[in-house]
Amino acid sequence: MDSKFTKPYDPSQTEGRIYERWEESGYFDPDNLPGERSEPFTIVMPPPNANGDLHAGHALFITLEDLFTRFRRMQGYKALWLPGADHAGFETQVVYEKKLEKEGRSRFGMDPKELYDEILAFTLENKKNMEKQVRELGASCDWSREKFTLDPDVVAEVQRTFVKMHEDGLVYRGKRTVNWCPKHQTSLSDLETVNVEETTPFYTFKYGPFDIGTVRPETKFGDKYVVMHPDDARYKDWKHGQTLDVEWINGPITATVIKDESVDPEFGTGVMTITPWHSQVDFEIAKRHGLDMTQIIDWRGKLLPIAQEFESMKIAEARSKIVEKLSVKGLLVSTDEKYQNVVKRCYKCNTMIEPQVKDQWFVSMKPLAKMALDSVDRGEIAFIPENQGKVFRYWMENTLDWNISRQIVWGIGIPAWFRNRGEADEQIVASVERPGGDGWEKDTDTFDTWFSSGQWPLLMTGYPDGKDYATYYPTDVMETGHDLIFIWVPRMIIFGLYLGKKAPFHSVYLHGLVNDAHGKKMSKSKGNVISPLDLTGKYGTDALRMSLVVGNTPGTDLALREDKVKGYKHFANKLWNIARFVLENTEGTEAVPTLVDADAKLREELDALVTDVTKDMEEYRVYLAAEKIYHYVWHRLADEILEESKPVLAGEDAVAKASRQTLLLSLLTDSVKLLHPFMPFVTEELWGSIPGTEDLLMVAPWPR
RNA sequence: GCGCGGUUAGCUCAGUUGGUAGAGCGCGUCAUUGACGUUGACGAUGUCGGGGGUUCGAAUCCCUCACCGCGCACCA
Repeated sequence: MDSKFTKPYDPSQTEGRIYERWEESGYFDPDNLPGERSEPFTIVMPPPNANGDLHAGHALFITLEDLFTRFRRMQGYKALWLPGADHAGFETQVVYEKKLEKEGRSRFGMDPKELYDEILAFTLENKKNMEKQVRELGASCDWSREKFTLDPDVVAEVQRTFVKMHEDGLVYRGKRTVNWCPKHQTSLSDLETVNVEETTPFYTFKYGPFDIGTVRPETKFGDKYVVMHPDDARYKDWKHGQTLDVEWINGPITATVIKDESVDPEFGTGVMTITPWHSQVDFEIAKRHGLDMTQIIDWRGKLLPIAQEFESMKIAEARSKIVEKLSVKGLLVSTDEKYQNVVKRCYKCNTMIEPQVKDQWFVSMKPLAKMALDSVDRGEIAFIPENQGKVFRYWMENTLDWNISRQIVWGIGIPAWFRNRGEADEQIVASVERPGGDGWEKDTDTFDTWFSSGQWPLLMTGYPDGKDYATYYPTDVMETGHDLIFIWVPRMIIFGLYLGKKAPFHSVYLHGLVNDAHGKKMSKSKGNVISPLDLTGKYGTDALRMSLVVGNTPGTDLALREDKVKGYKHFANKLWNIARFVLENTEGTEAVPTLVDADAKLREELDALVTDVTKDMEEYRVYLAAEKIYHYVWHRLADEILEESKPVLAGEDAVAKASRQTLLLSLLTDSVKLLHPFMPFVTEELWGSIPGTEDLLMVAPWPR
């Protein structure tokens, strides 16, 4: 009998040691796994951002992916879980800018190379921290195949993809409205902005014979087009293209009448003026009619010289002054103070987004989205839960072209070159190498981080000619948060189909958010953030893992309660004591070849559970599988079978006793196996004490 | 505005193809020096959000309403 059983189970004395044994065994690498294995099982880890500590959401995905992997490894697959780390472009740059701010520094004015190197050092330091924490959670991923999104081979491949897409006409340079964050000095995708409903005064001004409404008087300096619906009877006497002189903010101007169907006659007076440079809708109208576009607000959010006396003023300051001036001129008709308006803000700093027209690189999404939809229609990708497929579909059917340029240094450089930039004879070349001839200037923009992470399943498996690519691509399951269903998942599918000619995974498992004990979203400002590492320190990693899995259906948010974690710590100890009892009572005994009838029945009962649970695992109902095993072990094996075994073990009937001893040892062995994917540490520790076991539990065959 | 969820025991949630309602925690009573007090046994609490329909039978399928949550959105 092992002396370790004298104390309650102590995770802190076990986990580090066990993880080292796993790592030293080499079994995280499928090439080293024992036995004949032909069928691969592959998961690509969503690369955590290398810019801070792991949070509860990371703990959830690591638990799920680890248990999928461990299950398949025990089933005899060439199980491979590929870890990575994401430089997380804008996200990390924002984190780093905050750090600079605290030190009284700013990225503006810094040498780009110097800034890049500083962020790189910061990220690499965090990457080490992140990897350590992933290990602490028991992740059986193959560290020898780890990749970072800024590894040279990754960067090179991502850049090649851009050039290829440009050659195929799927990437274009376009002058378009972008979401500009005046604080961060970069454009953002729609997904990097938040729409906030606000109460903003709605002004109605006299514009010649018309009344026009606006919430943004500060953009109105350049408005020289007045637009109405072509069928609006009230304005039928005004002809498209007709001009008129109107008195405006800084004096008289000549306005032109434009008829456009996008104007809603029901809204306000049915007439509006447009500011194409600072509004997406207005831009579209201007483009349709070939109208002039003038920039009114600069990149810092201040008014340009066109505003005359208001030049250099910040928007917030200028707005009321402009209204005042128009009011004095008798041009203010009315003010609705209670107007509900949706305002776009930067998702990181909450600064009001200023639409600006800018030359950027765009991906043509229509043909790519169609490819993705067709693949899903052919049944090549299953969504778990199924309803997430609807969300995916909605998104793919309504996708807009994707702006992939970011004006930040922290990222993969866009391989494009300009000659005579900004001139009439501007030349642009997409190429990794500098084009021949003089005067080429490199694009200083970097890719949106999703441009590289979208290619992650390909890059991780060594696309296009790495040694693993043929074996491990396409992968089996992509497990990630349901909040990424339209941010990341579609991009991986698109790149997978476009470059790899196959959908990058067969299934998408989408977990919900991990919320606090009352189901409220965790946030630093609310102070309800639960750190997974605090919990594992207190109750053990196995306990945290169980509490994240049991009853946690995919797609549904989870309330993480400390008492639940505590409950599974008790369970780990229960298992510990079950093992202790069984091992004490079977020490030195030989297994008998046949069980007495009563024992055979108990053995069959567990066999039935194995069948049931295996099916659940294969169909990703791990939340049910975990609960069933838990129930069996505690309330059937311990409460009933062990209790009724006591008289048998103490009794005179040697045949019954030997049969029961054989039974108990086999029930324990299989219970420990079944629990291993969920509670890898305590089960591996027990495995070493069960007689007749060889090698590590992590490679023991799954019971049948 | 559009979309997606949810509504089941005091709390947090399961309930896979329709077959007499479940778990954990909490609560109550009792037991136990036991493999384990990080224990065990027993127990109480539910018109499964409202209404309608399909069915021999509905928490489960269909329709509808209400409320809560989340996401998306270029109405000036």
